Amino acid sequence: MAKYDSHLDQIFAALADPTRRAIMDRLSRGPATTSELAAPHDMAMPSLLGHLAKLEGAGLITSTKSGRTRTYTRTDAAFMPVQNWLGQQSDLWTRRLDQLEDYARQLAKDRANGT
Amino acid sequence: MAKYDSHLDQIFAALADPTRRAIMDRLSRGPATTSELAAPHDMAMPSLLGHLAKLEGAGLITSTKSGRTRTYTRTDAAFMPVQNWLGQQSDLWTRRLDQLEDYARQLAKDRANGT
DNA sequence: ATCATACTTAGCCATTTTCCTAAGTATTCA
DNA sequence: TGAATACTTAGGAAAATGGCTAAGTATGAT
Repeated sequence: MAKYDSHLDQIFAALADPTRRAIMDRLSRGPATTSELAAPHDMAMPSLLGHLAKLEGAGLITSTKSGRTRTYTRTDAAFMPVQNWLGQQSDLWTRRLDQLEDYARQLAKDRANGT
Repeated sequence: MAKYDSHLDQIFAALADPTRRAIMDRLSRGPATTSELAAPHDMAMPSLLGHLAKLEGAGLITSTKSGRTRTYTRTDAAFMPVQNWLGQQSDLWTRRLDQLEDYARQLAKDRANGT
């Protein structure tokens, strides 16, 4: 039933799990091996491997094997499809910029008032 | 086995389905009744209702019933949790601004060189 | 050559998801 | 009142998901 944007399906599904978000979290601070990624999670290796496979399938991470260890890296611009969808949805970028602008304006006003 | 059901889990899971994203799409252009939302989808009513329930459960939409029709509306700032998570993940905003800056710098350089 | 390490593969099981049909409730219309 | 409309509820089948154990493969260390 994946009508046409199955890539978005995969990305959102991949991110819908706390273990997998924790892995993305870890990888956003640099590459790591399978064991390093597994360590914080009280989970059998094959289970964790399944999560890694899902993230890789969604294009959020990539891996290369060197010797007997496999190293995972966050894909560049991994979340762009999500950002784009969110942008189309609600013009969130604009909205957020507007909010920043409002906030800056308020700060300026406060400073002028010496508050 | 959802360890602890976070709001983000629900939101991402809700968005991992094309039918539900299409519904969000429709609602981003204004409120609609159950039937109006169902119309474009070749799907039995109970199935579509399930999707709506999931979106509502994730806090992305709300509904009110008047007479025998129920009207759905997009929640304000529905995607903020997602946007926040993405921001923490990779400082995407910063990164995107940096890219823009790099691009602008390159343009300026090219212009200086008359290329 | 042997053994430990670091994954991998295979297969099973419980739960959740996503769809369905059939039947029920509440409003509105004639 | 009776019929049509607009959901709702109940329940069930097929497939996907997320976990496990057990056993296998490739590489590095001794």
